[in-house]
Amino acid sequence: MTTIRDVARRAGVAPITVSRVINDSGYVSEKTRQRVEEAIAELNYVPNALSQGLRFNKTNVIALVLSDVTNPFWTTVARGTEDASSEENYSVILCNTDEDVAKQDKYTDLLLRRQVDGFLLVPVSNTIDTIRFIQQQGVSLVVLDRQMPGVSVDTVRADSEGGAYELTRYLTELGHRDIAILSGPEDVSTSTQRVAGYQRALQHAHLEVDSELISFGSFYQDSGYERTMKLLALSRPPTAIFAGNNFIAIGMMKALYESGLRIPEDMSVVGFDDLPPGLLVRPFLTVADQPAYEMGFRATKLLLERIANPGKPPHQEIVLPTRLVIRQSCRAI
Amino acid sequence: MTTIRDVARRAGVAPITVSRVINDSGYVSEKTRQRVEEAIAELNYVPNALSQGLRFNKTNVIALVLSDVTNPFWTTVARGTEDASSEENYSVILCNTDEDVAKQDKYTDLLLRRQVDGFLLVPVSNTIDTIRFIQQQGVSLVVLDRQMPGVSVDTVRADSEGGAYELTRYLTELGHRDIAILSGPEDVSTSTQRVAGYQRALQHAHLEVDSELISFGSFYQDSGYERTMKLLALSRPPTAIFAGNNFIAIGMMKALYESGLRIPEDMSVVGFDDLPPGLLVRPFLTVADQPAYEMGFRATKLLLERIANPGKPPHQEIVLPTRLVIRQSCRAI
DNA sequence: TTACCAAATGGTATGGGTACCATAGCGTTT
DNA sequence: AAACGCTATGGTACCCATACCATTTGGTAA
Repeated sequence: MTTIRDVARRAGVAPITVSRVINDSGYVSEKTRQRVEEAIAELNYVPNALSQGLRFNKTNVIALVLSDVTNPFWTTVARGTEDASSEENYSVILCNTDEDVAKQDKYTDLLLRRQVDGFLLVPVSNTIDTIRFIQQQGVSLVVLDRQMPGVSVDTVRADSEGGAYELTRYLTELGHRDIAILSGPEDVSTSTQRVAGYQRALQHAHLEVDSELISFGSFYQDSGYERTMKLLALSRPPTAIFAGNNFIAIGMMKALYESGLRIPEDMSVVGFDDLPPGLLVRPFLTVADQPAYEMGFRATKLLLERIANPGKPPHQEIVLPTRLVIRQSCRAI
Repeated sequence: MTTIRDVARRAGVAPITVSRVINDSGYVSEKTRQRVEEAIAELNYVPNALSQGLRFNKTNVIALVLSDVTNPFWTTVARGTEDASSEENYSVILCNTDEDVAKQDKYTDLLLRRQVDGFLLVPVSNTIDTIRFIQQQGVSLVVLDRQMPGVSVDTVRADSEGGAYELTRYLTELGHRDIAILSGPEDVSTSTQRVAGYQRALQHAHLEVDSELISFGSFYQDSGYERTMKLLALSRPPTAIFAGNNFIAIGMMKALYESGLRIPEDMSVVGFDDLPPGLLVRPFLTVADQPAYEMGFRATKLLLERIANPGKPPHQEIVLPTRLVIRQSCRAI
């Protein structure tokens, strides 16, 4: 490998002078600068960011720890993160936890060793300890998507309660009285907040909350499929179903399709999270769209700001509004 | 920050002894080991991977440079990469080039500085120089998805020619004689190879190749949409269309839908790349499915092997077969 | 008892780059 | 001519962990 010393020897100067040229700091005469730059070009010298990182105590690397990039929602968040960080010459290390505490722990340790300058974390449920540990190590941290009660931490998330309220309100105004919700895991804030918004809308419409119509489960398709089948088997099935995320919505629609029920003629449906616009020929599902790209982008900008100014103003919680996108998946009753 | 010296002081030993405990190397008495481990726990010591990397000349980080994670094909590749590398305690830095040479150059430089142990690269078209530069810096490299003539380099890709042949063959056997292909950019190997497979199938069926039915363009939806519209405006439009990738297929289907043409009654269509199974309620498009996850996984394993054994056996080219998935988007003629 | 060896531990240099301080040349001010 | 300050450059120590060599202790073989 070519080092700064090789370049220095070739240019006939001291290593520190090469360093000055590279970083454009301090005094270097035009003649020397040229000689050094020639030497750099001739030797194809590439500065070693490890030793710079060691010296400066700064790596310009941040970690993005989320459940699964395969979900287009997270993909989009990841893209926002990448764009925001590359603007400031930061690199992103991507890690998938699959909602598994062990994986999250493993990655946290690995990333701390790597001296990442900051964490963007979508915490696995009930892992406040991880957050505390990162904070205690003095590494900047922004929590994404989920609210973590019990710790003071910067957070960027979407307004699950509000979005769910709007969606449900839309259904009640169409005349629906029996509305089911297929939410996510009970220990994830986004799940409970979506149920809370749903309940508030029902109350607003003076409808009773029927616990049979509320369910929690995983955020994956199978769960949407199975729970929809159960709903259809009820003595009095709902006239509308609210899917707690995009995957649940897919499972739900599959179940309806297989049961021979048409949307919206036989069942009105709405969902949280849009599916990526590129992927459907004809999007028809009415949804509360979360600004995924913006979420990634803003969380990253906030993180980089925290890294740049480690002085501790109070932690922020940025709640981004969702957007009600009305399409053709609901009918009036 | 807590360093190995702090731990050593606390445990009353020399730093090197702590190092031995951490890495489980050399002789350490049971008593000392315990004292050191206690000190580590008490101080929440986390070893600094930067200095280890500097010392060992190894970072356990690889780079994944692709065009855009937002495309589900690449998302899946990325997931394969992440899984394969985390198995061996490697981390992945993800970069999107958007097929832009300047971005690729910028990232290459940045990643070389960061002393990544290897590159997984989906090269922007006509950028052999980038590949040469990385190789010349002595960093392991595996090219993904695309064939780069003119350099000797490890490559993992899918069999575009073969997949295109199968798809086209399927259409000719259904009786189609006027088959159009909407390929990707002319300077990307996957595009030309798909056209080549298409042509071979036509020749096999003793059909003439009509250059009016062959087009190159971007891999994005708009391009698929526009070129489909042009095809429909021909005096003698095709009876079947072959979309060169998943996004082109979406654009194509949108154009057909807006033109009031039904699939497969009025137009038979096939595509390269499947859409992620999770994202469609009812997949109906007949496709040549590329093993995206496996591609990422195997390319990563190959890269890690190269990193572990820098001895240079001849470069490999691994060509993964595509899988013809027949659904309901074509009719016999 | 001496010689020798394994076990246990530590001192110092090293990896690549830079902060800090030192030095020297040269022009300007008084 | 002395004093000062700016420009230009270099020496040394340090960031953190570890390779290498050295040293000490205790035990076993001759």
